[in-house]
Amino acid sequence: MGRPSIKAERTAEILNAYEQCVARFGIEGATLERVASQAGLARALIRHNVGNRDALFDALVERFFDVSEQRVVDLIAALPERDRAPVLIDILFDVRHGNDTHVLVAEALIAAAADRPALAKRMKNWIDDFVSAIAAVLRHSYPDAAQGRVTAVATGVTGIYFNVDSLAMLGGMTDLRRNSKEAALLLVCTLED
Amino acid sequence: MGRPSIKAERTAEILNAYEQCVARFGIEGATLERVASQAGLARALIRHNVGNRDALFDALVERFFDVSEQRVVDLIAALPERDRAPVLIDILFDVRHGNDTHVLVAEALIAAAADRPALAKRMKNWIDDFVSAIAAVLRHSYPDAAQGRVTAVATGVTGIYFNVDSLAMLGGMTDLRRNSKEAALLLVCTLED
DNA sequence: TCTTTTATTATCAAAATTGATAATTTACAG
DNA sequence: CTGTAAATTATCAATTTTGATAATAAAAGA
Repeated sequence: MGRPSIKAERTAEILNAYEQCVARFGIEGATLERVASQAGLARALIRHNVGNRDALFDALVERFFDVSEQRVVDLIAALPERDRAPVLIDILFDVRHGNDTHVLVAEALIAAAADRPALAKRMKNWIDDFVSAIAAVLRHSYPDAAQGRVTAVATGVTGIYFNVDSLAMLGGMTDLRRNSKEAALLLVCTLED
Repeated sequence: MGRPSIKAERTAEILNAYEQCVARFGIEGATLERVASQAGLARALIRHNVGNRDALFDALVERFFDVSEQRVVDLIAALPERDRAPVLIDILFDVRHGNDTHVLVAEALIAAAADRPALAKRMKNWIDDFVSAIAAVLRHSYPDAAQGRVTAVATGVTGIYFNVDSLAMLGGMTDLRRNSKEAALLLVCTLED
């Protein structure tokens, strides 16, 4: 009985708006006013649905890791049985990821980790896990390649990918994206020898 | 006559502190209070030496481009006559650049460029110029390589380098730095064919 | 010492941000 | 229609941040 709750949807909307603000203004610059404005909601609704500033931050962090884990799972699942490496690069440097704030949020969290040791450890693991996932895909395509080289290539591909997403906010970065993708492919091809 | 002015030194100190805060908190999160605290000066001295918030931002932007240009000049000047490419990678991924905030400031400026079209254009040019400088070095070492491939490799090296500096704030990223450097070298070696 | 110029400090008001609570409206069940 | 639980709105005080000006202290030269 009573009015149906929409807390789940509202929370998602608020966290989406918060992510946009974090990507644009950073953690400390993402004020509740800006988040409310971005979400098109009254500021009091942020408190009603999520809580205060710290609660909002904590919710963002938890959702970030959940979403990140799911994205990696989906990414791997989208790969074919054969020729996984080039398809991986296709997906990573697809223009559809153009407006994606995930990497920007990650960088904001890394900055905020400066005085949050526990978060710093989680972000380090997050990077390691991502590189490891890329490395696993590469190992599948190049089972004879040396481990050290696979790790290096996976790190390089990850770096190029993160960088593209970092700079994507500028807009009109099609050349950079194309050249980055070509570089990633060249790097992967060094595992063929 | 009169008390000697130290505005130049104070301005440099303030901009240094501002850069640290921008790298950690972003443009909007770098409050005058934080900058003053970081600089160990009274907030009023920021106003006295540089001006208000907008003036501080403008001063940072101008110094950023000046320093950036000089750094590229110094980087090129530090290269030997032969084997420039590997030395370039050595310098780019040297651990001494560990506490360098230059790339972090660049990313903060890119974020702030979202509602500053003129700055967005300058940042795009900044990226292009950096990639072009790397490409020029690579062309010197590999004069027979195809232009498109040189551009791609230069873009990739730049991306890997930017990424390392982005994540360096986490600390203890020696593995990432080493693997990134190895990846950059592998990528450069694809120009040998 | 006196004057001049600048650095530094001391305050103040305005604006922005946050945390919190009360009042009101809305949607559904019975 | 009525009760109820939740959404939404309306306010308020406390804190932070900013912009600005006045007052004071310090360092040089004459």
